[in-house]
Amino acid sequence: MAAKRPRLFLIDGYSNIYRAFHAIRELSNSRGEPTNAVYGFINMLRKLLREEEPDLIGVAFDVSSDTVRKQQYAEYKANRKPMPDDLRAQIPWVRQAIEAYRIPILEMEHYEADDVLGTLAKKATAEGYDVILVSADKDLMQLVDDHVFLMHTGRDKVYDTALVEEDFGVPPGQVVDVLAIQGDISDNVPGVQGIGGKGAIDLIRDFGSLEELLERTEEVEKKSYRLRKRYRASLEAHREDAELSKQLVTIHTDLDVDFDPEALRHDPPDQDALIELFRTLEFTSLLDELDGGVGAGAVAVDPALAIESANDWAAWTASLGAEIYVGLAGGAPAPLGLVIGPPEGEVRLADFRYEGVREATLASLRHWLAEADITIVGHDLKEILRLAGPETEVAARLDDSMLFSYVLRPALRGHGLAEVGLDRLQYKTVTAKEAGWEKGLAPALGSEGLAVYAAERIELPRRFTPAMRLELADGGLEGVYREIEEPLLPVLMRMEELGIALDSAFLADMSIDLQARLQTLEEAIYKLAGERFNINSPSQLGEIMFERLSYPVVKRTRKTKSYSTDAGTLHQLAMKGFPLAEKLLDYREISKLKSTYVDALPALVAADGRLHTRYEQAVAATGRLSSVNPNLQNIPVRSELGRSIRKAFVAPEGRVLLVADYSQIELRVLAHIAEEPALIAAFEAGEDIHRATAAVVMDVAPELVTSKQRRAAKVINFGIIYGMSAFGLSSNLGIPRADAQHFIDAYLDKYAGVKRYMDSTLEAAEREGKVETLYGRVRWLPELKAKNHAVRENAKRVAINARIQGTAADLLKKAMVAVDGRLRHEMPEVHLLLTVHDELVLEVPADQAEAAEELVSAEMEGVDSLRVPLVVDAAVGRTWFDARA
DNA sequence: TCCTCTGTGCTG
DNA sequence: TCCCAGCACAGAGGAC
Repeated sequence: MAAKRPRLFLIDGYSNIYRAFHAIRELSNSRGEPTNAVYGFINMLRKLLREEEPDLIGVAFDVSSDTVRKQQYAEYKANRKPMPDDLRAQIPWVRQAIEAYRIPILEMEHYEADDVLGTLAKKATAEGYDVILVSADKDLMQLVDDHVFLMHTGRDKVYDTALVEEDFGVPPGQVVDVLAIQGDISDNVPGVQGIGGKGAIDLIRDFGSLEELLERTEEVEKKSYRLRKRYRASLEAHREDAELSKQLVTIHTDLDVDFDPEALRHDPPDQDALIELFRTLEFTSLLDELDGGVGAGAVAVDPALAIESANDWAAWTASLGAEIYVGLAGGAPAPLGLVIGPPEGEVRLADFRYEGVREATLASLRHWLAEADITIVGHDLKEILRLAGPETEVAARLDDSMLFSYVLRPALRGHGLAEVGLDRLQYKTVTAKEAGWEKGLAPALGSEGLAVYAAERIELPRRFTPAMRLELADGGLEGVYREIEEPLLPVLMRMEELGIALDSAFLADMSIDLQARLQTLEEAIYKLAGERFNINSPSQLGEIMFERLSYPVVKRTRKTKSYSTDAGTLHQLAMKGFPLAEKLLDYREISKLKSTYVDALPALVAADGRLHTRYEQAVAATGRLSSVNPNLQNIPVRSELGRSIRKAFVAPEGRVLLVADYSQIELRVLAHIAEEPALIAAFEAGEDIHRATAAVVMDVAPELVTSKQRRAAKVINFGIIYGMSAFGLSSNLGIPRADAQHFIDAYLDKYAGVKRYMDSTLEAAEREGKVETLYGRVRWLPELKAKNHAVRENAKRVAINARIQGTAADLLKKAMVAVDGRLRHEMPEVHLLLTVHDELVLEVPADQAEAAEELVSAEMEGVDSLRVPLVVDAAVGRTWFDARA
């Protein structure tokens, strides 16, 4: 075999910058400056340096738009849209980054980067190098040969001649001929009008080259192309365009550029320059790595060892210290094993498929969890606790890197191991499929894929947990984690495991009833429409109403501008006397209830006859919990029919459900934070808060407030919490905008504390780039500095809302911990089942209902002492429907 | 057959 | 220019 040739990597600068800009949706530093393109570019560079270890490397840029091609053909690239401002602003940073990495920049007056790349590639291969072009531009495929390759950064693909032919349709030598015919709209390369990419490939495959094709156009008609007549005519009419196009798309390989290996050598990065740049850009994860500390370089994953006997297991666990990293190998329904390791060194997989390993492992796990001086570290520890079982006593410290990430950056897209690995280490985890999980089948014992998957569960938390602990301390977020999220972990696990009993027979009866009603409505709708169609399809429905029946168009949908058919629209049409709209409203309501609840819920009942939702503790950016599979936080309550679904949520024989909810928690939080005397007084007096608001704002005696006025005040009260504008208020109340503005002005005039709260919250948010809840939970808001007005205004509303909603969420979480703690000691037969943002649902032995109600109310109301009393309404019933105050 | 996007609607 | 925070459904259309 021939000696391995040294490798030169030539990076197409702008191609990669554009790709990064479009691939990464939004990213900005706290000053609101966009940083997505430079982030993507830097990661591309890092990955390349790390994985490929190039011998030589350079980045090529176009110098100016006054190129040789432009001189040849003035229209060249005349169609190009100017670079977006958000991208242009990042170019200097990209150059700084390249310089800091000490990678040479290649530029040549009047020629494009492609030509510089082409010339250097040719010269370097002649000197014995292999050349890898790094670009997302398929035009560069023409340069590929035995020693020149094209690396498509986004697709993780390296093209050789065979792959070019496979993907593009012709070998590299004929790429320019195809491009010449095809043309390029964005570069204004004319090509041959009337022939597209597919036709161009067919023609070149048959004729070999553009010249040959133009020579023998008459033969085109004899071949079996679908459009052979048109092709011949097009070719003859656009002969000159084709020839010009070929010149334009052909990359020059004969520039006066020297290939100087010395000049293309890269030195070790300039650490100081990188630190400064990353600080400016606020790439904290990259900064962490520079210290040479955690996460420096690639994440090397040691193959995990399977445990083959319980004896071996005992010896291994005995060697572990006070800090134990754990991870789950595979998830539901039955995990395949547990991965365990110390903070450094050997990681092992306890593979439950071996005899006795599961029992031995769980015994150790329960033992560790019971020890107060042990710290269990891992990602998504709720799943580890679940494995240990609902009876497990948790005394150990729980350092959950998923929750660390959530507390530090709550608005991140997701906090799973894959997302956090990518966010903090730019590490891409293996997929379950890559690890060997196929169609529910577990990977083979001791397989390589399984080893990598298992090791990642610990190796990644090992890399990012220490940095997160520091960040938590620096950011003053330890309290939120230690006092709220950590103690909540086992509480949530037990709630999920216990579930709530569902009366499936009740729902089955209801389903039959609803089905009959739907059938009747369907027939009526078809009759009114004059034809049968899919009522559930908004597009078909829109066509029927607004085209066939010519109903007036009320509004259009946001994204696709199609006819809107939502409930608001249907209501308006119904009021104007269109009978179909009325029927559709009924149909929609019943159809929604049936598909989402009545039919869906029984299918999710477990073998124990109960519904087990999962509470997501790291999803909602405000600090709230969310509920999935099924979502038990959106069970209908507002409509009569919908509310009856709650009759299916029951307590078993001899037990009852206890429902306790905070009264007006968010307005009380507002009153407290804003220190608003008028609101505080109303709450202290136990008044109806919306009525009181109406009286104050509209200047009437409380007892004279009409129901209409009260309703308006209620909308304003909620609007304040949401940071609502006069526009939103007017559309919500159906009143003119000036009147809405008048209401808001009057409100803020009478409630001056609320006005001060809004102003000071925004002022601090803009200054610090974040808002905080009463208990220190943060929400970062870089969008407050966005150039786009709508984005900025939205961020302001988020800022106002996050403090209130977030504080309310903190209160409920604290209350859950307190309630659960007391119940476990004092009333062990009473259990928390559900939580719905301001409400707790518990299951209680019937004879303990009164005592439980007292305990729960007391703990909830006493969770903190605010400037207003916290009031809890509690009630007991056999079903969730019955348990209302 | 699967996946993603869109419109819609349920909750606090 | 339609107000905060979520989740899930059905349809539609494209990728495989």
